[in-house]
Amino acid sequence: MSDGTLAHPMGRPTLEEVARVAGVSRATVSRVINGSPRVSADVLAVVEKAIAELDYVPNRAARSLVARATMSIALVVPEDAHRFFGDPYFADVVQGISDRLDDSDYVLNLQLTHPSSPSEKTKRYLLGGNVDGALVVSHHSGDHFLASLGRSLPVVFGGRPLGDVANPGDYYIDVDNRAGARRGVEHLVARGRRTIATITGPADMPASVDRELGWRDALTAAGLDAGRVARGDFTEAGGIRATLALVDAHPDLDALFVASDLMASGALLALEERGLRVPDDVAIVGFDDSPYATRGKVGLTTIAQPAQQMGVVMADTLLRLLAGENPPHVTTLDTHLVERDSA
Amino acid sequence: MSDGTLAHPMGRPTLEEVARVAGVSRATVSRVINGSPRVSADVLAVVEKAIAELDYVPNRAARSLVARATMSIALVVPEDAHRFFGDPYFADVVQGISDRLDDSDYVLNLQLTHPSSPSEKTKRYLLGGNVDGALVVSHHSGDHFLASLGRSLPVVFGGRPLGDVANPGDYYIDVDNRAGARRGVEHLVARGRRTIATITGPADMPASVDRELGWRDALTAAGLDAGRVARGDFTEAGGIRATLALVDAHPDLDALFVASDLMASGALLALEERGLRVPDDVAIVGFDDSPYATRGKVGLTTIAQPAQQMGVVMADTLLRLLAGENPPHVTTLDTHLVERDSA
DNA sequence: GTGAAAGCGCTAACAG
DNA sequence: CTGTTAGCGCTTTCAC
Repeated sequence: MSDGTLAHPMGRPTLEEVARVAGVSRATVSRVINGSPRVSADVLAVVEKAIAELDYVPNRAARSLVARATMSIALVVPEDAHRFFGDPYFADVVQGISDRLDDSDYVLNLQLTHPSSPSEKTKRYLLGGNVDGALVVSHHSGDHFLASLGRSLPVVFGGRPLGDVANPGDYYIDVDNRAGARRGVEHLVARGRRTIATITGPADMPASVDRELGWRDALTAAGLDAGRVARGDFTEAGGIRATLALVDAHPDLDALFVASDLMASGALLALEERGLRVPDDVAIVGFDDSPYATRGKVGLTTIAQPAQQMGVVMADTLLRLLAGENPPHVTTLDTHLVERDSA
Repeated sequence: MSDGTLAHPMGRPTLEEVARVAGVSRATVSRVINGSPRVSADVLAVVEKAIAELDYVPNRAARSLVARATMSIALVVPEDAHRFFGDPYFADVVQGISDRLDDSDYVLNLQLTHPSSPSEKTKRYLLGGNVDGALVVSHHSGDHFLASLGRSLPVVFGGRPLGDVANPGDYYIDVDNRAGARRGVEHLVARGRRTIATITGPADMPASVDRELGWRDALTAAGLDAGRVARGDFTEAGGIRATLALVDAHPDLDALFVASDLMASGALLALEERGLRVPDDVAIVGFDDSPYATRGKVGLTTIAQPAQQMGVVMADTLLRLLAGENPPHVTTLDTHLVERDSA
């Protein structure tokens, strides 16, 4: 045995030892552990004392075996690690998930997988009864395996799946992107802006589509032209490119609704490059209320989405599912406007 | 039963069923699963066929119970989620860990904990025999619980613990920050720079200390003055502040060695603010080779650290520890210079 | 080479 | 209220 091995000198105490020390049967100890009401006050005290003395912790494996539940849930991230971890939005979502799970007996298994198709190992893991449920967080939604995962396992998705891969029985938590976008554009309109363009995200992401729709809603309602659109890719560089294209094609532009703060941050750079002042010449409203919103010289007015709450609700929904309850299939979270300098 | 419950129609096949289908005993099936050589070729074939037919996957809990191993390891992140996930460096480390673990039978349990002191739940979890080992990734290192965790559980740290909390028996993987910093400054010297200041990270992080030391090494070796130091905090805003202070106090400055790309990115902004050109007036070398290095208008010359490899080696070291081997207590990874425009 | 039997630590009827 | 009795699904001596 190597010196690196750090085995517990006498092994971990078992329920049986607790029972012996407390002078009761194992069943009684089990009842105490599981908070059964069928235990007399004095016996309860004795058992709890024994548990504390021995520093007893129930063995998860043994428990799982008999309970036929693994007490663990998978956090599936079908996304490039850089892309995922680099996004403050996801950071909050994960934090929310973790927070909610902290109040439960479940643990989180991190499954980083390739966006287009999870590895065989991950598939077997997910389908092989190694987790009781799964949480899928990603902007993507084209994957077949994951899309149909909900048929074999309780799954909650973060963000609405795209129309063609969504299954009727799916559970997902979404942000009201359309209403949020609309709210942002309404703010621009209220500020007196009349020539409002938008920079969208990729066309294959529901969030992009919905935000563009919201932009259009507000413009139509205000009787304004909704013809100025540039497609971005949710990156800063993309925001720069799109903004340049937009201002060059439409010199009369007086406002920009940008589908993400990161892209908006690029827009700020591009506008400066062209010598346009924000918000004087061009007002900007972003989306996310990410750290990027306050990173530049001019604070970004933006639509905040409750990323952490998204995580909490995702976890909560899955937990309810696992508890045999009937949570809503779709939960839509509200956004709100955060006013800063850019609009 | 709610409609949300997605139980497998007939339950998951057990080893016993495989045995029945294959017409052998459970012991034999077990041997096949575990790759025992004491199985005849024909029996092996029959059993494998049965396994494939039934799509059998061994039950982890049952296995863990008898093996007295959980086959799972904790990824402890004693860091604010934003701070952690927002750092591309960590993203790579996690990717590396995940990659390495994909080739093993272990799964990763994500444990997000408060930087200063893990929750009771996390402590119990870690100490309660729920994982076979732990990987601790963080810039911080002042926590007592984590620092001593290695005494109760096989643990591998990412980054050298600070002197006063490091235990002799600890295992950790580190980057040769000092040599890397020195290399960066040498590059500046070779480029003809003579008045080279540095922006450091927080004084309580080993990486900061080492990088400052490396900066000093190079300057001393070149016979240059190592008196211009500004303390940063590894944030962009901190980089801006430090740079402003530096250029105002030392107008003769012709180069900056900045302890992180994020801070260097702030330096770029600050220099522009002061009307100083990069690299003409002031050359800059950063550290990390993170996405920030290529985000701005001028590409950042920087010291690349092998973040992903760090993760791989961390996982690998822990795996070896768990296998009863004797991996090195300290592994130091090399850095290399990446030349771009800033120096 | 293969099977029979025992048991890992825990929970869940079933009695009392 | 509490103890007794069976296993959960798997690995592992120990015989054959």
